[in-house]
Amino acid sequence: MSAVKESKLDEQVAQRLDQSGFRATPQRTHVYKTLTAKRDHPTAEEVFIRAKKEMPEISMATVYNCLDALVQSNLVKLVNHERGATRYCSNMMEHHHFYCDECGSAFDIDSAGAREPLVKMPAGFKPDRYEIAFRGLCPDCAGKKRGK
Amino acid sequence: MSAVKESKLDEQVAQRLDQSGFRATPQRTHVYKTLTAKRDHPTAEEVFIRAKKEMPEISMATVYNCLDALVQSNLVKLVNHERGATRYCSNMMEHHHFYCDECGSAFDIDSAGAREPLVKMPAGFKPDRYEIAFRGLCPDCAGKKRGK
DNA sequence: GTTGATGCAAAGCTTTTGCACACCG
DNA sequence: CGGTGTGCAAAAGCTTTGCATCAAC
Repeated sequence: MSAVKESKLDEQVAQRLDQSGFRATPQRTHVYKTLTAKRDHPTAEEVFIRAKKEMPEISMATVYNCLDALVQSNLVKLVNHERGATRYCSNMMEHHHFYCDECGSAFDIDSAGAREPLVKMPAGFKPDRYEIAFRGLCPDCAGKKRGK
Repeated sequence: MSAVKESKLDEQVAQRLDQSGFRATPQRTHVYKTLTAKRDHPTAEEVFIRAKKEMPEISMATVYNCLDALVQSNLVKLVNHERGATRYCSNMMEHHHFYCDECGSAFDIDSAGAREPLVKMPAGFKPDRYEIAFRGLCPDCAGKKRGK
């Protein structure tokens, strides 16, 4: 990763935050980077732990504040699919999620080339985006079940 | 329960619970009925409050236990879309959800006659169901925004 | 200076757990 | 009996809030 690319990313994040009425603080961009560094779906606490490695003075309250700001700026999505702490996802590319019934893991499913879902919307609703949650067995668990 | 004739619904619920290895207790069927009585997406606490009206001795822990059993028996779905308490939905007919960005309400969107979503699943995943979450403005909020 | 953000600690809300008792098989 | 479920209370987990301080506009 080059310094040039990084600053470009920073700029974009800053711009998005600004557009939504938030200041682009070091904490906010750092939380965003923490989230993008790994393609998983961490809880606020996991983000906090990771973020602290590079920014030891950051607090939990700030992580929540940052995540809120990032979600409202459409830089990060909530991905709750079961009880327990809210999870966050920084992959804003068009994609969906697959939740394994067996192990509970969440996977990103690319939606490139997918057809728009055809669902009749009742009058008056103005949808501007959608996300599909698939459920079933992930490759690992499907293998284990078959193996038995 | 008693030997008195149970309703057809009760029987079906009992059967589903049994199939999943749960006993069909009065609390479980009552929580299920409480949930089906109104077509909304209450939190566990809201379910508790409603359930207590007819069954004053029921406890919060039991409501959680019942909801768990119902979810595992596929009689009830979790519908989390924002931070805060988990919400539950007993409408298991094929349908999707619409979440309003403005007021945060969740609406059921009928999916009758909808086309299967066409998304390329990576090798090995065995999906058996899916749900689409739409986001945007509900009729009320869309109206107010236009009005301004 | 005014407003917004941070860090800390405390409070608040949501969910789970341990335990004694009751019930079903 | 043995195991499951319930109700209660306490604990644990997750998130928000109040406040003093600091930084940005």
